[in-house]
Amino acid sequence: MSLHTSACPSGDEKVQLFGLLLETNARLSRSLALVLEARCELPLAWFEVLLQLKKSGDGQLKMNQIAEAIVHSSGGTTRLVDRMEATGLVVRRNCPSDRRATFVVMTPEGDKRLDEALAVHLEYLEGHLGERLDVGERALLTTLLTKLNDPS
Amino acid sequence: MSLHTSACPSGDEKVQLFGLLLETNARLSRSLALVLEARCELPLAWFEVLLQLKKSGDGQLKMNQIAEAIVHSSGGTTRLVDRMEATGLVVRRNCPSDRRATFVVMTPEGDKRLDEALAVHLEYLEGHLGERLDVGERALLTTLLTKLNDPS
DNA sequence: CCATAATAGTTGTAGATACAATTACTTGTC
DNA sequence: GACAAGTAATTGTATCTACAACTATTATGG
Repeated sequence: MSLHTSACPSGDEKVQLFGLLLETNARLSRSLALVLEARCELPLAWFEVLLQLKKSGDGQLKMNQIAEAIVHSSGGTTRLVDRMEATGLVVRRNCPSDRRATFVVMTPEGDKRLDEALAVHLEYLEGHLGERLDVGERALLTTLLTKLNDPS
Repeated sequence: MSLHTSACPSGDEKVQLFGLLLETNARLSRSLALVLEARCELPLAWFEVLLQLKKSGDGQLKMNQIAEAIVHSSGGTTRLVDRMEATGLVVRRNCPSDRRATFVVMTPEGDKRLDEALAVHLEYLEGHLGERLDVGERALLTTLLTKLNDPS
């Protein structure tokens, strides 16, 4: 059996796994995006940015740090932050030590919207992660994904 | 410590896991897309379609089956298949039993291109999956992702 | 049967992202 | 200090995707 499946590349175990990862991610992020958009009028990408800012401790990150964290291109991040700034969720601030760099800072409004969105997100995760995987399985998944994501 | 982190929603274990899934997927699919584009001139989405057709046994699927499998919208799939048909990798065929439906069928050229791409894909996976996770870990990850992806 | 609802696919329109080129600034080296 | 190389961010252009509206066909209910 293992000899037979390895003869057909499209049935290869790694190919299947990769496809599964793609599919899982697409379904989950799509349904979360719908929920978030419907209940908080917040695009998923905006939520990701706000979350990164929150996690950063002092609530500010440079453009390139955001781009890296949410895996967007540099130019894409510029436009994304443009829109968020126009809506008042973040503001740009000059970096005193490096005049090429710009800080993105969360506004009180952004913080408020993040809190609302987090409540919705947690509820969503309870239904979609909590029901399907128990604590041990989630920890295991975290370990495996970390390994997969780690170096380059 | 656990009391403290649970007090901050953005540090919640499930939130972290979800973020990790998003990030892992984005990084992997992005780097694969680059490799596939560079070495096969084949967009990742085209590769996914061809792979689904291959896996389907008789090499043909209806539009809505493709849309479901690769998690695209109906309209998006129409345009995607348009481009692939224009390049000669697939053709549309009428469904005899339901005149609303259309079959998408892989051409010999499409089959050839898929084989080339699969070789590149396997090599990529060897480097990015094989090196980071052993067989047992991959099997485990498959199980967990399947649970996560399963129902709705 | 006819009317209504449901399904498959396509198309119009708008929004978002990537890539490459550009500007501005910083760092390293001679 | 000056020039080359590297880095941070922005902008132009093209492409791709989604959403909603539409056509065509099939299924259902009276």
